[in-house]
Amino acid sequence: MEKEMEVDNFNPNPSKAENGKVLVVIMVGAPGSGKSTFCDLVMGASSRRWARICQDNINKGKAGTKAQCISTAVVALKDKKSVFIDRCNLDREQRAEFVKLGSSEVDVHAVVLDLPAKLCISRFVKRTGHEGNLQGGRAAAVVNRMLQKKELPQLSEGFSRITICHSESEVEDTIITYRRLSAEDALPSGCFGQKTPDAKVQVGIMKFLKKADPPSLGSGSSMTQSSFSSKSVKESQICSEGSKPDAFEGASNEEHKHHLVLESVSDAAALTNSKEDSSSLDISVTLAFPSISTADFQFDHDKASDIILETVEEYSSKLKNARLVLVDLTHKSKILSLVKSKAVQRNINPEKFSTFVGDVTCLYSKGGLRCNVIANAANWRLKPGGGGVNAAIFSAAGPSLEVATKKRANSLAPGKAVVISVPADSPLFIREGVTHVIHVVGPNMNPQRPNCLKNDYDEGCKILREAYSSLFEGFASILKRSELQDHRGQRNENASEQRIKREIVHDEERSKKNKGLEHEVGSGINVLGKEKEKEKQNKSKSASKAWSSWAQALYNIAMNPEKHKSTVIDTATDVVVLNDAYPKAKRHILVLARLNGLDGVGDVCQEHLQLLRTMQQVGIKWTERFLQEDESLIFRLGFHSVPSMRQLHLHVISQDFNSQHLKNKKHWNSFNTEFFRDVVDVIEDVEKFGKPSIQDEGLLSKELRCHRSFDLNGTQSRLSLRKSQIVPVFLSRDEDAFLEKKVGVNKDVKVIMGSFVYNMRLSRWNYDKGSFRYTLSHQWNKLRADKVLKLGNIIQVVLFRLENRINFAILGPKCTFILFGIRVEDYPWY
DNA sequence: GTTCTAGAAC
DNA sequence: GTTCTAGAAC
Repeated sequence: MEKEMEVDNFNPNPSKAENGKVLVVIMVGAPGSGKSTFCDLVMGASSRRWARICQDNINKGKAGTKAQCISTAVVALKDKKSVFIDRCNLDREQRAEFVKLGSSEVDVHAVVLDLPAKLCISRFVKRTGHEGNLQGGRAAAVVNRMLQKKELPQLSEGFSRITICHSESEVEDTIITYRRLSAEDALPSGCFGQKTPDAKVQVGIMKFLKKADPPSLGSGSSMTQSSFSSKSVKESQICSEGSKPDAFEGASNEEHKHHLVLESVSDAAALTNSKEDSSSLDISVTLAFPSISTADFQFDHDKASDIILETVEEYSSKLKNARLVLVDLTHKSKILSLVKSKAVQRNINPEKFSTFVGDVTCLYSKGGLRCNVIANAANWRLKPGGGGVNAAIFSAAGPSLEVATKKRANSLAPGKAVVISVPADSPLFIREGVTHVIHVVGPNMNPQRPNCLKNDYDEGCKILREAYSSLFEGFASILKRSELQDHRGQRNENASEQRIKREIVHDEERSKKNKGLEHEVGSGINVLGKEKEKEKQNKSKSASKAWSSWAQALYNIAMNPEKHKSTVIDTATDVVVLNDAYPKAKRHILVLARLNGLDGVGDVCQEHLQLLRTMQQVGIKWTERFLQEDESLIFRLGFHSVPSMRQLHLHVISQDFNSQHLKNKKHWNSFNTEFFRDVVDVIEDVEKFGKPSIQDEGLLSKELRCHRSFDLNGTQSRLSLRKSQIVPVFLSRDEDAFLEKKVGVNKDVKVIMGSFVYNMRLSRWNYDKGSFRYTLSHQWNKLRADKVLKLGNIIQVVLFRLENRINFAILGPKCTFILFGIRVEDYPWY
């Protein structure tokens, strides 16, 4: 169907083309962004002679090389044809050789299809007959991975014109632009990429962004028409600047990503504001916030709207380069219209404050509004769920926000706010460009919810005012620290974690359960300070022997093994071995260090290296013994980051986790998150850095996650599958009901993992506190998944959610396939 | 009503 | 470390 090179000769008089310049149009976009469609649509109605050069099929219909693309392009250009370079071209290096095709007769353009990743993924997956033939999860992985490499083209690379499309309507506009380009026409040079005014962009926000000419659009239906008129094309494309500053040249991908985020805001400011802003920082930052307390907490709207405007007025003078946007979901929003009309009455500067209708979790991807910071109407526990904005934000942000939040605070009182740096892996950051979430808790007037003020509006108004003040103070603190610039260089996980720790907390409330380890309040405690404090605390803990009596049991055994002959199974000079009193798996023993004063892995340093190696060797010796009895077992050897019991002890535990003593989330997570530090890693850390890295207890309350699942990249977790391996799977009640009904227990199923199918037996063997654990015992034969899928016996595909992962169950007359392990946020249709 | 979590006691 | 319980969340 697709030819090596597609040429359309719509122009009956090709000689005309020789008068104008030919073009090399380099398409830039992820798989599924619509590059080929773009080319087809332009070529299908253009009077110019075009060639589409597509690496996917350049080699006699098969994927070819970059060199083949270039030589084909050279031939086409000699023939005075303009060419589309239809490949991803996401980074500068990929584009460089095609840019070189430019000359005095050949202009080089870039067309960037910068559409939401979700859209690309879903198109990519739905595309039939694509060479890669990728499964959903793999497609998501591929697209996401490629997008991470994205570097926006710059004029300095050698382009005479760059057009960036952020939405489908912008793509349509650009198609029209290129369609209308006859052989003798030329398009203006420059970088074009400001948001197109389409129906999704509201008039209010266009004014807010100081866009001179807000489109007079009706409801959605008129959008297509207006955006298809050539007039709107020209008007909508606003040249941002002739050339980009070179500050980002050679910068990392992360920097580029961030550059993108900032760009549109500063461009928007530059549009009409250049005089005022030229002297100040040209970074404008936007905070989007929902109305606090007026939804579920039933706070009076009239009173709330006054408070919003009062605090906005108060802070807008303090927030120099920043904008505030009140967001609500619908045009019908009472609070939004109240605030809107009162803002006009109060003559509030619309450049500083505006209202916006949209979902606060996808302001950029769906509403075209770039917001660096969003506020969350949180609950006092700072937990996901509960519905409304809170549920939406946590869900959109993915689990990492919850972890990051947990690290900062366990609870928040009404009227207070806490600033959280959005982790770099969160879709909120990647997709929406949101760098911070500020949780804020407002007063509650709803008797169905905790801390109800029972209509006490004196107190209520006070707290609501305080809540907005805390929110704006938090926002101000972000601005003050130039945090946004910080992000450019530091967007890796460690840095973001460190930043989280550095950030200001506004009267954050710490739970007391942290054993006094983390009682710092207020702001400005840096990482070092905190670590030192922690160290000190740990030391004082050991020095003052602050361990409870029950926590001393292992210490007592280590000091006097001869007194505990019934429990000790092995003794050496440096170590003692015993069965764990509450084994969490078929085999679970402890290798105890006998050295006095070495309480936990946090106390380990270089001088203990030999001891660690001894502990490891003894552990391995025991696993070998266990394996002789049961070769299906798999072991991990490691330490709990924060042990409950005194005296360094190495867990040697089989990975079946088949035990009546494994009863709760903490148990599971203590062995199946980073909280569990493998002894090999601990030794390596000590060798390299002098001490091991320790993880936070916050990991223990993370959601349950199957330790056998595959990660996004399709790579298997660290342990390989072995014969008859047991795979625990955690299911909610609904999912359990689903499996019970659709599959049944003690049934043989085929489970797809990565690209392989495993025959497994599904059996339910334990239940506790809402979690059902199934085992999938692996039967040691695997088939290529694509082959099995071609058998044609699939009659139904069911999606179900398992913890934070999306799973397929493909139900056929003779078999059931279950594919698990696609992260919710990466799954385009869920 | 059921489920989940934090906190206290041991 | 475990067990128990109250109270909040759902």
